[in-house]
Amino acid sequence: MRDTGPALKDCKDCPIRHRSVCARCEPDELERLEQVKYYRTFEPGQTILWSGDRMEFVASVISGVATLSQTMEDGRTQMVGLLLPSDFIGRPGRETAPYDVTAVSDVTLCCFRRRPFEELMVTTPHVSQRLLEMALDELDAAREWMLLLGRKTAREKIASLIAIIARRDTELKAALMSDGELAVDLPLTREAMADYLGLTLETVSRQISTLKREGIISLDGKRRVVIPDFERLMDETGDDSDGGPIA
Amino acid sequence: MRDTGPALKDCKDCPIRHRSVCARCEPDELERLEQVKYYRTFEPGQTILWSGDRMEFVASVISGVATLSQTMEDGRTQMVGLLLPSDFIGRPGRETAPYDVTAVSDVTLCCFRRRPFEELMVTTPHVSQRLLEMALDELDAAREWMLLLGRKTAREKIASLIAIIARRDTELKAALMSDGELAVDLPLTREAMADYLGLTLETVSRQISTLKREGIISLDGKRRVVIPDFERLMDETGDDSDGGPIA
DNA sequence: AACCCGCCTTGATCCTTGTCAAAAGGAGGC
DNA sequence: GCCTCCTTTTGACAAGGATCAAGGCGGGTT
Repeated sequence: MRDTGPALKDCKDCPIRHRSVCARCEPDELERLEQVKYYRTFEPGQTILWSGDRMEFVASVISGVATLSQTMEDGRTQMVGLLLPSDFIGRPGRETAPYDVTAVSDVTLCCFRRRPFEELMVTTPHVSQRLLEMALDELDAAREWMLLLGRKTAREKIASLIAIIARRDTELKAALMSDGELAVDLPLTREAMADYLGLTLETVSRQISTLKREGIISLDGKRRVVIPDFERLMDETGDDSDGGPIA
Repeated sequence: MRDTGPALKDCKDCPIRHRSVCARCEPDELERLEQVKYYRTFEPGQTILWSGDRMEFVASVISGVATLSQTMEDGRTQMVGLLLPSDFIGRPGRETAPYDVTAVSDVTLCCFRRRPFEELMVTTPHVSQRLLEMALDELDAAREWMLLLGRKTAREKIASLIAIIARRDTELKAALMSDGELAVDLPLTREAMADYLGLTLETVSRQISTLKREGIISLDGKRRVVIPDFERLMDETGDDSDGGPIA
């Protein structure tokens, strides 16, 4: 077990306080949550939950990136969720995990023991309200993802993934570089990207190379992508041009 | 406008009373809902909502089948939701529809004017509780669907679709025929199946023909599928064998 | 520095599925 | 009954992505 890093005891100082399940909580509700919470950390590659495991807790991602994925008997795997800070893990009322949850980077979770959390939900309407919002947002994201998986070309898939991460990134920290250039860290390996996109890792690699060759992106190391012209990248995603600005 | 069919005025007689958003409602909550509800019917092929439309109502599907779908600029379309009786349309707090909603068969909706429904949600916890459950169920379904879209072969996709519909069908009415044979009505055209599965309609047709040729299914007309051995169909879906029984 | 291991890139080839085209089956209207 | 329109089936061919197979790069260790 690692150090949990900077002291994270107090919900008031929590970096995801205003975006997580507890975002709508009143001070007294927060206090009750605080009594059943504890922190856990995971290293890159470590499995947080195996599909079928009994779930002892639900949790919020505080920092790092984790994935939700499904694996078929013959080993084909599909990522079905990408968990970033403030995202929620687990479903109240569910005994066993339906998917594998894996840490991609160093991950810190704010865990709540499941039983107390469930009981608490009945009396703290602001938690279930926020959970409903988050579930509906995730459902929208899942439906976008379905369009990507079912109908987009490999090239469009890659462009979409980079755009999605760029957008999620800029929502928090401004990742803007000088003169409107945008730099994004891909938190995923080529293989994880392939699992996200329903492709093979070779195809991912080839498409990234092609986009690079055409000057739509450039690479700074293997994982850092520089986007000179975001509009131009968007043109390659297959999405409507009015798909919302980056900032 | 058509006749709404048999009198559906009273929530107590509603065929989806125990599965829809209002499933958990107490008599007094039901009464308040009843005051803002009205019925609407749609014919096969008719559009219930266009993506981008202002949404005046949210609704429960009472009877019939509708689809949620997304279309790209060049016409590629992906179905992202299949709405059966008791399913909910709309999202509280959302102004405009994010997807096209289309009636596949004759559809009857129980609509609630959006504003009153939203206000009502604050005071009727059993509605938002149920909505959360339903959203989380849909999210699970969406994630299964993502595995299908991203990783399954055309053959597995077809077998999965038939299995899904068979399972959903048998949940309500027993569609069992003599000696354990199972007969299912596919409520979708080949094109709609293709949009569901991320395939072309030609591939759908070919795979159905192949499954028929191999005796895994047989057709009774174009739309009715007879499944002599459900286990054998399941073997073709690529899912774990312990994926739950049909009944 | 040399080595190793994991991750990534690139090439050659194959195969599944998409595309284009034509014709067959079915339902409804005249 | 026959015609028309729509859905479905089937065929021939093309192409996008998968598969199989080498190598290359980079970071960490000894």
